[in-house]
Amino acid sequence: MNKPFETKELPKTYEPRSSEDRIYDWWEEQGYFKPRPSADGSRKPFVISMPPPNVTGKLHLGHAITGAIEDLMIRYHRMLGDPTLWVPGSDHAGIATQNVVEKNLAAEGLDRHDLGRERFVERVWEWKRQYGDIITRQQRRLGVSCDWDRERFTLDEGLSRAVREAFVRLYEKKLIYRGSYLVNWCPRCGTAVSDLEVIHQDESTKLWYVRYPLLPPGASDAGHRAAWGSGQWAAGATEYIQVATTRPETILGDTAVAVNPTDKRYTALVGRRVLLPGVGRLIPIIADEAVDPAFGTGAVKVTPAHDPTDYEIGQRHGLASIDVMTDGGDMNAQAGPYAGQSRADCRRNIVTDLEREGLLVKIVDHAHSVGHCQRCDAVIEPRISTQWFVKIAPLAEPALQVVRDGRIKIVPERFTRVYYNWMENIRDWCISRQLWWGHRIPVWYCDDCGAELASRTDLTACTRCGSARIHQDEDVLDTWFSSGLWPFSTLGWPDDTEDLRTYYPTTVMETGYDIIFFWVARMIMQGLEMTGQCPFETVYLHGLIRAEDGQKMSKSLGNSIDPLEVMDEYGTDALRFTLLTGSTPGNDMKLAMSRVEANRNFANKIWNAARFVLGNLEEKAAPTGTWDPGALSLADRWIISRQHRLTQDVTQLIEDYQYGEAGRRIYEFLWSEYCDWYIEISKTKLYGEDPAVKAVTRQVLIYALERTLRLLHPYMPFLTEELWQALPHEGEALIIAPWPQAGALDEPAEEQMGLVMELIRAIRNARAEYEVEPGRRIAAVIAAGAHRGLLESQRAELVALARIDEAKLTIAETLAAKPAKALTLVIGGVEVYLPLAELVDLEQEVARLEGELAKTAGEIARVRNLLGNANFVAKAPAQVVEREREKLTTYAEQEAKLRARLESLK
RNA sequence: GGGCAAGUAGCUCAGUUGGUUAGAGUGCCACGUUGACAUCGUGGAGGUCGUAGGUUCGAUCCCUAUCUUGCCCA
Repeated sequence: MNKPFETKELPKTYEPRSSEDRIYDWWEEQGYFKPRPSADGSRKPFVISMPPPNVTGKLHLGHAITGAIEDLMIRYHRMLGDPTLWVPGSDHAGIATQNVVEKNLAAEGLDRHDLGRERFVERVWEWKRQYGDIITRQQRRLGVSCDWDRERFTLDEGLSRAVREAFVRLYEKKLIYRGSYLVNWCPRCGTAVSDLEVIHQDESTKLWYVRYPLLPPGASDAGHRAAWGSGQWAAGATEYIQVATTRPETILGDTAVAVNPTDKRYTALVGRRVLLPGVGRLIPIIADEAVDPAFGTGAVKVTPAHDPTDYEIGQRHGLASIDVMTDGGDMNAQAGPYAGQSRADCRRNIVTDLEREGLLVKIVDHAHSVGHCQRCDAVIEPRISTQWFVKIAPLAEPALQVVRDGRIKIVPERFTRVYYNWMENIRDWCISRQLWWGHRIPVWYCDDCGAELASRTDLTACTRCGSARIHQDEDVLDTWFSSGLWPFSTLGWPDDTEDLRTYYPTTVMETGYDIIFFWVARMIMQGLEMTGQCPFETVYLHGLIRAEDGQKMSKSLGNSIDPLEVMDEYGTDALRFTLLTGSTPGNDMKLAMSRVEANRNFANKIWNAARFVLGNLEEKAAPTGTWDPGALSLADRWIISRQHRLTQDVTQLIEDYQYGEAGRRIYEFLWSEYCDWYIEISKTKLYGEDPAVKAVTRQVLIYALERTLRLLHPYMPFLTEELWQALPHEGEALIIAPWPQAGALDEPAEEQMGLVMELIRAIRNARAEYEVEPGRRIAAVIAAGAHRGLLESQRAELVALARIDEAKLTIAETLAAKPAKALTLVIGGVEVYLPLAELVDLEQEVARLEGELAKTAGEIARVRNLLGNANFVAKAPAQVVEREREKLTTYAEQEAKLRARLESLK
């Protein structure tokens, strides 16, 4: 394929839409996204596994910032010459995807049970085939330079094999077990979820104070009682124990009342039995340290089947666990009179009945934390259930170790402690889900001998007794179980593939800090366990993008920004640059559209700078990038040195993960230094007559621009490639051009140019202040002192940029006679007189100069004070003291000149 | 209850070993069709760097306390 870059003149403004797709397709077809071995084979590969977006997904700003940062890293390393691999893919997202398809079914009046498991799963695959690549297509718009030929999906055959391998290995090491424990149950999704998938929200609810009748001492049973709800159920009771609860419906599952052993109020009651309202069960009063005497009445009901703390109390005291609910969150047969009611109805009804029976003491307002399902927001019910778990402690320990000893580095560093804190308090991981979409648990049960068999391959007969009457576990695995294998499963593990040998371990794991536990921690644990190696060297965590008002973006709030629309309006590069420069690592960012617009303007500015350069090139002679150093002007030397300094700084900043700061430096350089100063100065030469000067100016223009485009490429890949192709260049594509090496700095040139710029700014300022018509060329008389030679060499620049009348520009070392009716500017040791006779009001000028003098005197006082402080001189670094001394000299000189001028005017 | 982050110009944010007169974008004001760009140029106004202490020759930066906001964990 030929290069899709046309040689015709560039349009007046940058049009992202006409470049982006064309360039992206070309890059991809040329194979630039694939890893290239370094020339001498010595460079270590740079590898990133892209966080796989959900197949249900549409591109949002989270993907955009992920793509932008990772693409920056990848492009930078590609230009450094590292073999660079970025592996993309997507995630089957168990619950989320199943929910979407179920919703579709519901629209047809069906649920998944109507179809049956096989047909339902086929239906999800169908849906996946139809919509599953929307997001990866959208990701291309971002310009992500990943290797699409290595794209993976977590349910691919290979990755499914990886999941089975991982499961069976853990099972065989007894690190995966099945059992009946208290789990987080989502009644809406009909599945258990892990601790991480529960979102706790503080809610204001009620605290119900209820009294349970005590069985008289010595009584052996509850005796005959009136029906529950008759108002006579508690008749005859004389003693009670009062408890407080936030969930009255769980009373039905109580198997004890507990008090703190140190609580004197209840000491006498411990060991007695109470009659449980509603179901009439006799339950003991027990003492347990977990009870907070200060909460409620100091006595708590214990429901081991529906509360984590109660579960533990139950374990300690051998209490029964009575589950009173169904999978759908309704009350089951254990709930006695409330069987069949919903949780909410039951709560209402039991409260009414308690009141009727005289057992409801009071209701008070109460704020407490309620768990909600991450996926569907339903209230999570803690519930006893038989599930599969990963025994996590043996995996967490090595995962802590590799971060502690620096084998994995987390950026920004503060997240290291967050990681430790979580890992140190980690609990076993519930990995089974009562879903149909996902990796089915590779365990078979024999109906004859009762064997439980974990297997890498599908079983058709029991490996113990040979019976064909076996069935596979119905559940699927937590999606994050497969995501945890991502860095190596995508490279072919468990097979010993070429890719795995070459590109594993990967280099950087870049993702949002919100999934540090869900994903990053689990990749580290599983990576170490399965491969014996850290899956990556560095974890880089970026912040979350928020709406402009600081709120989380969400569809329901209607404040989400669609990155595709932003790219349509402002261009991909503008969005990327905004995301990359808008915040500091790990911090959240509010996306301000004004900044996207500003960066669109930046793109256009560069576009036009390049148009200027192109328009001034000779038709044939492509600049060689070399010149006779003696032929360089001050401005040439200055911009070259500034470019080299920029290269040095940007490279260092990128190495330090300071992408935002690096990007801002490039912005500053291009706009303020290259465009505002160097291009403007170059015009004085390009429009002149000296062919040698013109030639060298072109060389420098192109040199500085081309090298800076290379620095900018990881930030704004499309614009830079388009311009680079249009400019004279070596090589076939910017995307694979070498990263610039910083050349020599020229500090004298930077200092001298600094003075010239300061002079020009001062003159412009004076012109504006005195409302000199912008077009008018004015006279200037300069007493330059030691800088005479320098300023004499910069006549043309001064004339052009300060709009001075060349014929009326005098530059001398000292002036015998100073202009009378003139503005006086004193910049360090240089005096500038602007004889604007008709504009200068003597009194006003004296006042202005006195103001200047006062400012200067203030500075002098400050510096003198500083230098007069023996402590400062003794303790501050010599360089700092020296700088202050120089300042004093300059200010003193300035003060003297201002005084002299004032004297002469009075 | 424990922890983290943020609080800097009207707004959105930089400011990484403590050392120029604390910066940018945007918004605002004035002027401007100079042969790359009005998606532009020139100039300007605008901040006691949340508050109170402390360390230091010197603090936006380090320490302590405190207030406000957001987030994470329990």
